[in-house]
Amino acid sequence: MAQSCIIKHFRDFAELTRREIELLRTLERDQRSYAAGETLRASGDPAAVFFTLTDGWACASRCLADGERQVMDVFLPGQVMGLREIGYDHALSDFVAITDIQACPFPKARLTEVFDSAPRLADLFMLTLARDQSILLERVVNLGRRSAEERVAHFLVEMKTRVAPDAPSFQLRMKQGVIGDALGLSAVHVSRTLRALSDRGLISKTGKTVRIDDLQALIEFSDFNPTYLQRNVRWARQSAAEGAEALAVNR
Amino acid sequence: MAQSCIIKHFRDFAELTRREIELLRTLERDQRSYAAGETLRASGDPAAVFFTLTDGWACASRCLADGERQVMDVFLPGQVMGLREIGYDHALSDFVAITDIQACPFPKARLTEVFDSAPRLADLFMLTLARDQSILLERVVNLGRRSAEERVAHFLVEMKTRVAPDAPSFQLRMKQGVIGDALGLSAVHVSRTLRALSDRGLISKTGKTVRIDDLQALIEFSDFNPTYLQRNVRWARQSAAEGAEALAVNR
DNA sequence: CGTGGGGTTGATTCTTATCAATTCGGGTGG
DNA sequence: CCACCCGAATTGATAAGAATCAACCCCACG
Repeated sequence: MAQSCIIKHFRDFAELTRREIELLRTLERDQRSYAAGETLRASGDPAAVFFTLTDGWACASRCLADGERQVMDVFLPGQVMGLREIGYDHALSDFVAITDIQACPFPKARLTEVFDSAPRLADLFMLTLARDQSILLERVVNLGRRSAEERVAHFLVEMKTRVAPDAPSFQLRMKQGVIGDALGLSAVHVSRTLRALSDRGLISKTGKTVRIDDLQALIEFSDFNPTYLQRNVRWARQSAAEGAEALAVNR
Repeated sequence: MAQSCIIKHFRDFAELTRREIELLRTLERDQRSYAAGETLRASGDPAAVFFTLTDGWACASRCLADGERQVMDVFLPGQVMGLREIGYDHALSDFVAITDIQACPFPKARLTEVFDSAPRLADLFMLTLARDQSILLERVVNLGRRSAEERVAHFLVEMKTRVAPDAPSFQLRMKQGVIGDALGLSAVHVSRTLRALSDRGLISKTGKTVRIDDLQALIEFSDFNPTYLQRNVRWARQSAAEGAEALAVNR
């Protein structure tokens, strides 16, 4: 099941033909384990491979000269890590395992092969790139113009939506220091802010599981716009392919 | 000359064949003028078109409930605005003219046609998307983990690199309020910070033209990594096309 | 039982926002 | 050519928000 991760993720964008599924599978052949905290690839390293994340949480981050760290992305299973470096020879960010993870490195060249055999998959990768960018965009707004409390609230709603869209609570599998690095806050202040949110009755927290007590209020408070995470994002060009390759597979 | 804008931009990524150039030209047919401050398209509007910017500066921004504004991108001539919304029906951000501009709206469908007639252009668009994402990434680091002075310094180096890579000074064609909105600072503090930088002897400023007095120091101070803006970013797949379509055009 | 890492809490400091007043500069009309 | 006007930039004073420093708690683990 871990093997089908990326496929499940891509189905958010379009139905896949049997052939496309086969091709995507080839990206997940070489599965490896990394321990929490381990760096898969550091910024500046040759960027010759991408990674498919099949289990656990990871992130993209950058360390600054003064030792500060900024987390740019939190990756969940099914996401491809490194796509944005497709045009660069060297990595622009570190990839670090947040929890223990399983990830599958695959060479850039393999992606090229895949694109050549199934051009529509190139479109789908483009869509994921666009979606990742939209998430990043939201992060920019978050960092630039929201208070600590709004930031944390927004982050919680985003994570809840991505991890457990239909459940009232979810596991936030990361240390508060990492949350701080993602939100541009100190670990201490993240702690305070979480408490403030729970004092307001918006969330409650036991260990790593966070319960959203009042989702609507949290959404309004953090000015969260659900659009940018919407699933089944689509694009005209898929229709062309749908006609041709008969074998559309349903979920 | 304004007509060749997007083409000049794409040549950063690869040589173009005559046919590809023709196709790109079709994206710049419908040129229009917008006055400084005008909104080309507001967030939430149907995202049925992209825009090619042929003259002047524009930006992507979002207004928050409390009236604050965050600028996510500054667009220069040659850039395509809206690519990241390719998978969405509605715009995620406002497009606003910073100066008086010339821009060419073109329907999403046209892009699809272009991709169908010249698949390699799809790859190039993917590359620009990846590059835009890298710029955005840098913005995240900027907002999350740098002081006001570092942010402004970083912004100045980025703009100088994009606008006038080889000259010592350049025109910063935007109000300080807009700079603040891009950097998550108040307009007042931008003013103070610019003064601080010039007190340090790193820059000097007369009207809208900024002179970088000590580029190296500014780069170090702001922890600027030139890689992410590198030109001639390339990707394996272009080589395939180079062989086939004989007519590569040189600059 | 100790040990150590993460989380919490309090006190203080620093950075940046906000508010308010003043200056600057470019464009307009007399 | 000058007086005026307006928006933008600057400067100062004050306040709010978050970082930092330091102590302590909690709990999982040996």
